[in-house]
Amino acid sequence: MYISQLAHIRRYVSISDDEAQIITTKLKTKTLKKKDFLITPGKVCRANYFVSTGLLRLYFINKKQLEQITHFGLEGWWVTDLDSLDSQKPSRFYLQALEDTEVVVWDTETQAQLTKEIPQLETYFRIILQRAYAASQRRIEFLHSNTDEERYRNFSTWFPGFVQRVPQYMLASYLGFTPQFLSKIRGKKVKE
Amino acid sequence: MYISQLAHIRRYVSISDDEAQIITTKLKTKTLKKKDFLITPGKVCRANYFVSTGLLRLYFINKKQLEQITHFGLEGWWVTDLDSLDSQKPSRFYLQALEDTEVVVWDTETQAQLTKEIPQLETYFRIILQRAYAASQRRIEFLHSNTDEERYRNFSTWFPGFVQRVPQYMLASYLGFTPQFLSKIRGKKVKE
DNA sequence: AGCATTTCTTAATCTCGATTAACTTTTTTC
DNA sequence: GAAAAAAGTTAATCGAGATTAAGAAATGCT
Repeated sequence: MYISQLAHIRRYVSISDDEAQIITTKLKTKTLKKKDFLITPGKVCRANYFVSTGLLRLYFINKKQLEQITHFGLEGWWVTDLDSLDSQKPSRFYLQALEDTEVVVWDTETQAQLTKEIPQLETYFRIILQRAYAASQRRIEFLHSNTDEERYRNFSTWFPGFVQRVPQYMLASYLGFTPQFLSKIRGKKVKE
Repeated sequence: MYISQLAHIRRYVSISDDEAQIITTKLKTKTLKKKDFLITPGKVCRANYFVSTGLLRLYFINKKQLEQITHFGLEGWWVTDLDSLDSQKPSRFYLQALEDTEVVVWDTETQAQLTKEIPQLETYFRIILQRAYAASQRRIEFLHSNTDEERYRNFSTWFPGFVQRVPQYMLASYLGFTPQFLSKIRGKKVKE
C-alpha cells in the first residue's frame, strides 16, 4: 500500500490545486532500505516524518540494555521523536526501517514556510496532533488495563494483520514483556 | 497560584487587545468544589478544560474495579477525555476535582468560532497539542523504564511539591502500583 | 470535642512474568 | 546450497510487586 501525503492532507482540510503544487515541490522524500536509520541517539531530531509506504519502529535502549520499542510507523502515520524535535535536545531514540520504506520529510523550516503560505496546514497539523494525542491517551489506558497476557490477546484480535508483519520479539517489546513469555502464551493457545 | 487563560495563550502567540477582549467575553468558567465531577462515564465529553487554579484527576475503573488514574490537571494545564471529545463517543473516564478548582470551558463550538475569528488560536492549539503529545511520549518511555520502585523515586525527586499535594494512594495509582507497595518503599527509605 | 470516614502502615503469603540456559527453526548471506 | 545469523521454543528457577488482612494514624464533620 502507498499513501500520498497530499491525499492525507485532503482528508482533513481543503487545498486548492495551486497550493497542492506548492506543497509537492517544496517537500522532499527519503527512501530507506530495511535496517536504515532516520534517527539515532545523541543527534538532535530535525524533522517530522510521514510514512508513504513501508514500516518503521521507534525504540530506545533501556536500563537493562534491551531494545524497548515505543511506536511503530505504518503507511499513513506520522512518526518522529517529537520531544527532541520540539526541544532541540539530543534524542535518546532510534527510528529504524523494518522494511524498505519511503517517508516524506517535514523539517522544521519547511513546515514553518509552508504553514505561512497555506494556513490550512496549521489546521491539518492541529487535527493530526489531536488524534495522535488521543491515541496516546488510549494507549496509556490500555497499558494500565488487564494483564500482559490479556493485552497480547486484545492486541492480536484488533490488529491481526499487523501481528504477522513484525517479528514476535518486537511485538513483545512493544507490549512490554519478554519474547519468552509471548512464546509461552502462544503455546498455551494451541492446546485449548 | 492562579494562571489566566489569556496569559497562557500569549506565551505562545500574539493576540491584540481587541482579540483578547473577544476571547474573554466568549469563554465561560466553571467553579468546582472538591470532589465535583466534570466528566463521568457514559456521557459524551463536550469540552476541553483549562485549569486556572486547583487540581483535577482523570481516572477510570479498571477490570479489577479499582480506580486507575491516568492524568492529573494542575494550574495551567489542559485536561479532558480527548478521545471522547474527538469521536463524540461516551467517555469511560471520571474527571474530578481534588481541590476547589476553577476551569475555563472550551466547548467544541466556541473553540471553532473563536479560531475562525482569531486564526492565531489555531497555532496556539497546535503548539499546546504538540507539547502534550511530546509529554505523552516521554510518559510512555518513562513507563517502560526502570522498576516501579525506581519510577517512584524518580518521580518524587522531579516533582517533590506535587507528591505532597495528593494522597499517596492516588500517586500509587498514577504510577501503576498498589498503595501497600508505595508504603513499603517509603518505609525502606527511612532505614537507610 | 467526639465519632466516622479516609488514608496509611505492616507483615505473611502468593503469583505473574522475568531470568537463565539450552535447543530448534527460519531467514539471510556469500 | 552451506554456513552463519536471526528468530522462536521450552522448561526450571527466581523475584518484584500483588493480595489479603488487620490495625494505626490522620482528617473531616456536626
